[in-house]
Amino acid sequence: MLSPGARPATAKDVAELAGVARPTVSAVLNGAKSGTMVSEATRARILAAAAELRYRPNMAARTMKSGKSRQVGVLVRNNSRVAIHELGAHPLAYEFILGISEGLDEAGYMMSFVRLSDVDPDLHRQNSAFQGHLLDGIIVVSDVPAVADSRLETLVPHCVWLDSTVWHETNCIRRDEVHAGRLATQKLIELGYRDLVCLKRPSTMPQDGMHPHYSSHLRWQGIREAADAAGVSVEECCVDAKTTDEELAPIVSRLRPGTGVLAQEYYTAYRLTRYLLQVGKRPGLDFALACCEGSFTADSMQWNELSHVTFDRFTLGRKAARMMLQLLDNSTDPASDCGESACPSQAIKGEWYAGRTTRPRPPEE
Amino acid sequence: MLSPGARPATAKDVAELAGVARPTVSAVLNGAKSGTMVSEATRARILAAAAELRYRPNMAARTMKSGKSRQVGVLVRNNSRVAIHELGAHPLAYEFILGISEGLDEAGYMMSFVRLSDVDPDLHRQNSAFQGHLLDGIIVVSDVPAVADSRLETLVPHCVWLDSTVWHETNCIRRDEVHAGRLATQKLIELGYRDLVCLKRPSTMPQDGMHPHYSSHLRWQGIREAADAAGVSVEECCVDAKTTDEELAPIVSRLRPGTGVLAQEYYTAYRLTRYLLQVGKRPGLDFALACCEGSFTADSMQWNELSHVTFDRFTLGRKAARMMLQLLDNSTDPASDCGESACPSQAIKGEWYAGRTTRPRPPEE
DNA sequence: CTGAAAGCGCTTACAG
DNA sequence: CTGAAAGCGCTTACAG
Repeated sequence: MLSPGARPATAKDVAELAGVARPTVSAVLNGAKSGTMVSEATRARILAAAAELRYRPNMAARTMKSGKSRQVGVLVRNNSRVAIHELGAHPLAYEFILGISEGLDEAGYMMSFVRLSDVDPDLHRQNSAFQGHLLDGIIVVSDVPAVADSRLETLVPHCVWLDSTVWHETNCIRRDEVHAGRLATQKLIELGYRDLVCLKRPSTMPQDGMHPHYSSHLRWQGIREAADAAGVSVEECCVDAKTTDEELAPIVSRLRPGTGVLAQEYYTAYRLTRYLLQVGKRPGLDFALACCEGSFTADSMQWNELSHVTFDRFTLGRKAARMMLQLLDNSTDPASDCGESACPSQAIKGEWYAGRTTRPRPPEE
Repeated sequence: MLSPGARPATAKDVAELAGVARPTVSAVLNGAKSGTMVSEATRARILAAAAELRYRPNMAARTMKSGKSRQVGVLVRNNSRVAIHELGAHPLAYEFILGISEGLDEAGYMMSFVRLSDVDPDLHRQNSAFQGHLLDGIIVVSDVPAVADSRLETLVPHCVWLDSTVWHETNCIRRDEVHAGRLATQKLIELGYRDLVCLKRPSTMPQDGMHPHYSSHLRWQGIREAADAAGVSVEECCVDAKTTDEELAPIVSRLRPGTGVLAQEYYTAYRLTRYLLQVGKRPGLDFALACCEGSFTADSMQWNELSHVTFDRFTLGRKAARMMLQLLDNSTDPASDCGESACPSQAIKGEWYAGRTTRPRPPEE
């Protein structure tokens, strides 16, 4: 609670205490270069008054005047809890969000969290964020229902897509998934593995009006490219979160010390490992295991033994924030004001993290 | 981009199109009960005009008028990446946040994300959210540097603490950690385990001006209570994320089928399990393993075999949101307006999730 | 039932 | 160098 009866101080209060007019306060507090227009003495008096009254300018008023809220939204799928689990979009999104937050923070922007319901993707009705002209821009994280994409641009001045199936020439940032698949495969091959097994999700079918997720397809493409280039074939197995122990048994029993397993998704590697715990088979010793993805959370906290291609989602989030900031700058710039602001899209390459699940292939016995 | 040259429609535009005065538009659009004051015909004309112009009221103006932004902040520690890993506060916070978001959404509130730097916990300077009088309230998630606690209440009208070391009579929500420790221990004892090992963090020391985390202490208290009540002793072992395989080896080799292991923290159980993978020892078969915590993310996505006490952070987040909404309602209510609004604090009990790592104790051989 | 007026706090020209 | 005025878009009394 604020101290009783304490109405927050306004610019008017500051002006009166300092014995000047309101606009002078504005001039001083809004970074007018010192030395111009306002005398040093007045300047000092105003600063002192503002400090004494703990003056904080009212953002709402400022927003109304300028038409800019200095607030950017982050749009994530409405995490009805079922969807979270099934799509695995969950803790990973947070990595992006933290990066975005940091990027925006540095420029003095606030970040609002906007959820989009799968059930009723009517942005207009659903969310006060869109109703209020309150967002200078929005960053779409991962996938939202396809319906939303088209509408978004009519509701908010600027959009950036991060890690989304939406892929335009401009304003998009995503991981380079083909490269990820290729990289993981090359590493296994370099280590001497020529018996490759790829664990992929069962063919992704569009759900709930979502685009099918692109990553699986692209990773597989990269895997194929690398394998073909080395003249190695890859066996495909379907594994996802719902795969039962019984279904895993034949796959696991087929693994030998010369086998290199490529898990396309992180949770696939997890699913496999949980089963390994039951049967006492050791990744890295009894076979090699490489994964095409992995967030830094998982790396450090949970499973830093797993060899994988790592994408720094935090950094990706920061890049998205910087892209948004640039769009906002451009549109302020009177030169290019005619709604034409855009940044070229970026595909970010992952890096190889050599854990303990990929040792050089042991010699044949 | 909005359609070229399209300035968003204002209430004035709507009034002109409908042929009425501005205030009439306000009256109709702000839920004045139909039938009163404004004729049905006028009413219909205004609604039609608003729809045609895609009118969305300007939140900034509304905020300025009312002094209420209908925006609530969520304060999380500034996740400098090192801190994330070490404290493990990371993906779990997101669960809370999602719950908070849902709770606020239902009442038409927006949620802003506010990060607090460990390095410079000067809320005032640091964050535009605090500068702008833009937040009707703030929900502090988990722990923030102690310095911040005291200042917070001078910067924002209402605070709620969620899962924090801050614990007042009012406006706090946290897990009942004593109960969690007791519950996990009771379950192991019920299953016949009387050789108990507790894996706890090395004695928590305050870092970076943080309060020492309360959960470890309280869980241990609950464990002791349950063990004492059953006349069983508990051996303590220190394990955290940094514990090496060499340090784990003696602990693990001591485990027998009659041993019940209590992991106080989730990542402790993980750390242990990663080592088990290397040596082929199976939790649930070669010994019993129970954990005092576990979020639903982890449960469903990653390791649903682990027996543990589960706290639904999503629901806790919703409760925090509801508490905040109630504070806001109270302070609108003219009757109790004098800054006195408060809700009684709540300690939420977790539930037992019986996974596959706690089977009935096998008979002695 | 409807309209003219004042004001929320700020900033941006424009006069002195 | 400083002050009086107008206006951002909305709402809330208060007259008609």
